Amino acid sequence: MGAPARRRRAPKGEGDRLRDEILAAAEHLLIETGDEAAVSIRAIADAVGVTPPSIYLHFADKDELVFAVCQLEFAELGRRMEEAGRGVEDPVQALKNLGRAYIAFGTEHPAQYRILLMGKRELSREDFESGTLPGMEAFGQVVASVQACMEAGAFAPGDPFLVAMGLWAVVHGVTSLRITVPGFPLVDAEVLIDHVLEVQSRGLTARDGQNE
Amino acid sequence: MGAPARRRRAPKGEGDRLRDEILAAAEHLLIETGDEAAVSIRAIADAVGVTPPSIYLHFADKDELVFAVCQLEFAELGRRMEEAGRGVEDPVQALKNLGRAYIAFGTEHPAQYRILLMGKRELSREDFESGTLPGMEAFGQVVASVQACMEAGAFAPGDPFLVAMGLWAVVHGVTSLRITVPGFPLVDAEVLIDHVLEVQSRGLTARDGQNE
DNA sequence: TCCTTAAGCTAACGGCGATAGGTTGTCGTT
DNA sequence: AACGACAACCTATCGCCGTTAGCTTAAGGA
Repeated sequence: MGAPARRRRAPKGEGDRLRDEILAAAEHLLIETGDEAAVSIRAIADAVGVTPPSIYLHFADKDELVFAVCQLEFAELGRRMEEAGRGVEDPVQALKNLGRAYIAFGTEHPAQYRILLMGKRELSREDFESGTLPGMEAFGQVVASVQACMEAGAFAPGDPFLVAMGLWAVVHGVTSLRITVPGFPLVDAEVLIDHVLEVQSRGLTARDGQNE
Repeated sequence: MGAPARRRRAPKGEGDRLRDEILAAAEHLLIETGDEAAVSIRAIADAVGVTPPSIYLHFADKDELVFAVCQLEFAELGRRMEEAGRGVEDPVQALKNLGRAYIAFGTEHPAQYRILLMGKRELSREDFESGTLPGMEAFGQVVASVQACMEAGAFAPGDPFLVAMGLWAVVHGVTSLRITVPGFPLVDAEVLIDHVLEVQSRGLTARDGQNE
């Protein structure tokens, strides 16, 4: 692998073509190696067949590039969750399916999950609220699903937003521990996931009090 | 700040004295800046008044150093949790207190929590089981506390280890989201924590079935 | 006094993200 | 067909990083 494989310069109006090639190369590198550290500006440039400074024609810095890559992949999270909940008539079961889909997706994309949801990138409050984070579109699904559970009388009445936030924390906890701690959990993952979701649904079930 | 402030060479038998100074300097840097990236070998060496290679007389590499720093601080987690649960006669309340203490500690030491529990450092399964991780001593407390809840009839019978694992995921989820997402949760943190712990305890309460 | 050896240093390597400023190919204009 | 402008990309370099090989110096016993 000595040949530099120089890339042909893009025609005049289509400088942005390089942008897509960069994103593709970075994504490939990230998935291949599973390590953000291996995705260096130099390695990306090399893969594309271009010199490092050219990257900066399209991205302000490395963080922006990596973030863009993860955003692209995370667009699928919303779809996966939507699919998981669609057509399930029992609202509680539908909600559980959302959680299962979330955990599965995160586990299947550990490097990206790490960068987006466990990284140093300071997620601004705006990102969080305005749905710049693709994951936050999915959060809306959870809120709606919780509300459906409450309206069906399956869950005790309460603030769906608060409940959804709690659920997010739970599935994120499972996902992120699975990513960080090898061999977590020491029991079968599916068993833990079933258990956790079951505890959540029992804890939220309409009974005596309400979910304040 | 021009003076290099050279450190005096340690007497013959006490070369390990430098080790402690390095750990102290690294800890100070980490807390001061809150950023692992700012804790460079060079910065540490500079703070101690020594040259970078001297660090390697006491630590194999940077990871080992940083890990050692975090371990030192995390030794307190066990104490804090122990203290939080001690003398509380209601076992469920005691368990909740453990969770609260965990979240509080993690939130107060974000940089360290990030490195130990959200970092790339591949926690070996041995670390996890043998309690090399100081946090795992704390995990034992949780298992015992869960068992107490079951024996008191407050929780449905089941596998305390599984239940404790689920609880860990929950408190870790809250902690790590608080660290990663600024302004999380969009509701008051205490409200969310109360909610989450309440849902857990309700979901685990002895009622019809058991916690399989 | 001298000699061993622990304790720490100097110099350097390769890799990183990023920037300043030059080159070259493409395209509309004449 | 020749030209000039500008987009697209490159060369050279800076300052940082972790890490290593090999040298120096001071401490302490003989």
